[in-house]
Amino acid sequence: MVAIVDVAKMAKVSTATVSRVLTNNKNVSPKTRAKVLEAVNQLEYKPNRLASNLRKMSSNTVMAVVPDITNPFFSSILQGFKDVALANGYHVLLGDTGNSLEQERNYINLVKERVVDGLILATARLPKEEILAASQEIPVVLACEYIDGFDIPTVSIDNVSAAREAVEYLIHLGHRRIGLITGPLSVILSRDRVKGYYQALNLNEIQIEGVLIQEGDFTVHSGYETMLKLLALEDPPTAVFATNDEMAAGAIKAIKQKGFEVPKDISIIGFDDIPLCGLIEPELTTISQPRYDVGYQAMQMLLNTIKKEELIRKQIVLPHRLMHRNTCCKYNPIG
Amino acid sequence: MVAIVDVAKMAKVSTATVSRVLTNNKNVSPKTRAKVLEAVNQLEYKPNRLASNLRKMSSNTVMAVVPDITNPFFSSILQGFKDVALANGYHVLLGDTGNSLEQERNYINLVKERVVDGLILATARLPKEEILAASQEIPVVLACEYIDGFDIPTVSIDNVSAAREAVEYLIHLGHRRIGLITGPLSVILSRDRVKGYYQALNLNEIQIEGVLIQEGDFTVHSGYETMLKLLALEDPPTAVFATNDEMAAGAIKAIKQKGFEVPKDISIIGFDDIPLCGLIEPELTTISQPRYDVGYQAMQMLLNTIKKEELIRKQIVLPHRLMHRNTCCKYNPIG
DNA sequence: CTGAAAGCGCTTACAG
DNA sequence: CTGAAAGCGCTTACAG
Repeated sequence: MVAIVDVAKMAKVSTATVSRVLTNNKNVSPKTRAKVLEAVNQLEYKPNRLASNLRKMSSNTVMAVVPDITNPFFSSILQGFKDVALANGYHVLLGDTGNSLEQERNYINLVKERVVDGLILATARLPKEEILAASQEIPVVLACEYIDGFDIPTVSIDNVSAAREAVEYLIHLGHRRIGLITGPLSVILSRDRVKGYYQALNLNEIQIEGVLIQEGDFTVHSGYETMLKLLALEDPPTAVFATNDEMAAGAIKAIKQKGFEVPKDISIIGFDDIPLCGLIEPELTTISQPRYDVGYQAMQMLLNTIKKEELIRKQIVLPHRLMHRNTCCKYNPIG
Repeated sequence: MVAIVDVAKMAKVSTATVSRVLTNNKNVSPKTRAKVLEAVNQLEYKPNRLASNLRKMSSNTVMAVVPDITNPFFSSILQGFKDVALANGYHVLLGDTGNSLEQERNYINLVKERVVDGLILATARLPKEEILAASQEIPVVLACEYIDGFDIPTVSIDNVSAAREAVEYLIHLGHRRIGLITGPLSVILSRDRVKGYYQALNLNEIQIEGVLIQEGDFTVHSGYETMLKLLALEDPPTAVFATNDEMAAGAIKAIKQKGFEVPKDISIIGFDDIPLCGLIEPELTTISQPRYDVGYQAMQMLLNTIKKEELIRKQIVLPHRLMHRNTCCKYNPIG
């Protein structure tokens, strides 16, 4: 292994000077710089990051914690993370928690060992206190999630409004019995979407019925199962809002299997706008959320915080959009 | 920041002893160990990985290079990587190349800076020489891909046989005009699947027709576009083998849009068996490949190589399986 | 079983 | 603009 001393010797300068050239420190004469670069090329010298990391007390690495990278929603966010990190010379460690609290905790604890300079949480199910504690040790940014009452930088959409919009759309189509298939209520973003559902019904003076509200876990299968339950009701809903696209796809499967048609018999609206939406039949009407941008801006914020730059805004809310496709239609009382 | 010297002082031992306790070195008396552990707890000491990395000349990190994590096929492989790495105390750096050769090269060059201890390539489009060069500096394992004529450890399925099987299945259903929608021919695994297609036709004495072979790029859209081309032929195929599921989904979309039915008019078979297969209509018949296992075993191999353990087998071929669903049926000459 | 000491390969205040 | 020197916080041969 060729080290910085070898370069220094060959170029007949000190290691300090070699280091200055390589870190683009301005205080080097063009002549010396050329000599050093020549030696670097000759020896094919690559600085040892392990050493510079220790010296700078920084790993040049951030960790992205997601609940499941197999989920296209999160893999897009990750891509946003990655592009920004790469452009800034940072690496990203993959922190897939597999929806496990324990693993989430393990990842967060890495901050104490200095294996990462910062943390992006696209899942934050641990108690507030633990996350807050981490954020006091190193920069933390939340993506999609947020924590009530704390000042941790956050990038997300307005889940309450987005959900309300989805449900009001169904109401405007004439539906009054509207089912809700929600994600795990342990996740704040699920609770927000339920809130939006409540708001829409209240605004339109529709009675809220507990039996129309089913909790899934964001998987296709849970959408399928909960939809079967809704269909088994004496008076089933004529429209259903599923708080992510996978559950919506599962719901559609259940509806078809029971011999009903979407949207003729039951309208469905999803959430996220993953690529799947355009591939199932009928194509899924949904709320589109700027996944990649959420990741992109969250990483931007994190790197700014790491570089100790003042953040202009600590909370960023990105726009969502209703994507009209083919799973919603007017309520038809004849049915 | 509390460092190892603080612990040493409190426990009234040397830093060497503290280090021995924390690295589970056997040569410490139970009494000393207890004293040290007590101090560690008291001070909430966490070792600084940056320092131990430098000392051990190891980052405890491996890099996983994939062409696109947004692709469910690769995100599953990544999950296999991650589970094994985590279980062995390693971290995994995300290396998404976005299908770019340049980015692939950038990631591979990280080995020279010691930011990672090993490399798993789930995409290897660079010239053999560059990959071989990397593998001479640190452990490299190929997942899915392989490199002809070199002895780099590899985990994959037998793509030639799998493709041959897919096409022979269509032939046994009576099809003789069989289209092929292949992935980029710059990728060895695409070429292997084409080889399997050739073998199946040759074995059954069916003439190979260039016009039935279309090159896509593994995206839904390319499947859609190439299928339109096949449909525009004077004598279109009665069955099509798409070398991944996304392209198959795109092909089905094109077929339906042109007013034909799958499988009545045209049979389709895909490759990979991603979750999408069960969600489109009709459900996609495909070749299932053990994605997670490929990742799992590849990481196992990599870590063994890093630990300098002798590998029993350097090339692992995992089984594939034909998944019967609803997109293939008997050739119907009247149809 | 334990400690004193060297050293991993950088970077950065400090002095000139 | 450049160099000598210290030091980041560990781990590990070496000696006892």
